[in-house]
Amino acid sequence: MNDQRVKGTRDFIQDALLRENLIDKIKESYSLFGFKPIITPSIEYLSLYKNKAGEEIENQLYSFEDKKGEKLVLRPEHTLSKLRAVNSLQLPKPMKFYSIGNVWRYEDVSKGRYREFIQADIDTYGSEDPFFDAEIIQCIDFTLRKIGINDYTINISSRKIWDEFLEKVNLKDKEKEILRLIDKIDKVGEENVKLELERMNALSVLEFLENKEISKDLLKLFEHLDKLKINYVFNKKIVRGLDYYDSFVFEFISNDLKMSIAGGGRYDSLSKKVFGKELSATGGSIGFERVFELIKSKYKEEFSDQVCVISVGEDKEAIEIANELRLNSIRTNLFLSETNLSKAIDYCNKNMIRFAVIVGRRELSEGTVKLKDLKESKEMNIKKSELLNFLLSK
RNA sequence: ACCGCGGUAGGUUAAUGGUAGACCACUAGGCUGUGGCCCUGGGAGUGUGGGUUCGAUUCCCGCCCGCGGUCCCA
Repeated sequence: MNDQRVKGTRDFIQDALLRENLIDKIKESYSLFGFKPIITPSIEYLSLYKNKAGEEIENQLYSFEDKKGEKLVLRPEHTLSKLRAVNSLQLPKPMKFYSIGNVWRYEDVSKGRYREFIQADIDTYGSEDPFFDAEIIQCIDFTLRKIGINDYTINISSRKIWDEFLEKVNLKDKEKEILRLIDKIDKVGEENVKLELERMNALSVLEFLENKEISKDLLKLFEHLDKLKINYVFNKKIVRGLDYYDSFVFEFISNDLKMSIAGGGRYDSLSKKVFGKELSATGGSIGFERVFELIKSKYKEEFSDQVCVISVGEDKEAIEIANELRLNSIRTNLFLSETNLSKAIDYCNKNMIRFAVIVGRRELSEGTVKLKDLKESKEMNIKKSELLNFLLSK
């Protein structure tokens, strides 16, 4: 009864190492582009999000009152926390930060959608130069390739195109609704969307979709992407659900999942709207959970480089050897003589530990220990003094 | 949020309105000299609360969790 997990949360045991490795790789890759870590609180005032998105937003947040009666939320994203933190900084522009951590949303749960999940963002603040927009895309492209994902299409569009168009045809007041429909075209089919648009008296939207003319803000971005040798497609149907984007937007769509695995865009007016201070910003994030699922299906457990020292009646010596290995950063397990040898070796097998070092009288009398390589199914006697260097070289 | 389906040890599953059983895994010993073994034991389960019943894991209802779909998705 008390052993049930909260809806939409998960325990990671078998997958924990793989997740940690993935996070490390993403951080490393973001760092290679000059992004620095920023860590912001997991809890924020509810009003922060209400200012940004209105009263209804509370339904989608994990909100609660603290003991003082203060209305708080578990952060549903990193964007606003980062923006607040960065707003007051006096650092050389542009300021480039990454953040990887848990976020929470009180939403319906289904396959691939959880209430607690990881978001991995990069953002560049304080510059309107489209080069930095291109850099965001380049960095995400680089990172995905680095973690072994390369079967996707980069789709790019701009909210400005739609703003200008809808202004021109007097549909600005229905912008939210229209963009939502555009976003759904590939999912529900053009016919269904057409019916809806007809009802709204907005059929001109479909004609506009056909028109491939590129706006000025995108032209500059595309030039940079070409220089960086990034492949992309211009796709007006990409609008992103978020209303805070106000310029270019992008999505990386996985070719086999047919789903978005990364996305982002420019949001120059958000800071002014929420904090009353001008700060241009552009950013993107990798959908960690989807990427994780993609990686996981390819992943096979292999022998780790761990070592297991097994004593056969020579505990004192075995302890010394194990400690020496640990001091040299070799990950080492230790079994003393109470565990019989075949069980200790079985343990190594089941835990994919590659090397077993058997410390017994026979070997010690010759100044050696026995080294078993469980992966290669080989064993050899090796001088105690050479053991460390041998293992370090593996 | 709504509709549909489901839930038996850690995992896979069997059975029944009347004693919940198996395999894998775990654990102890056999076992102080060698591999995904072997032998003998052991712990551990009907998601949860209520109802019907002499008796419910089985039938009924609420809730929880999961899966699929619709809505939504910063």
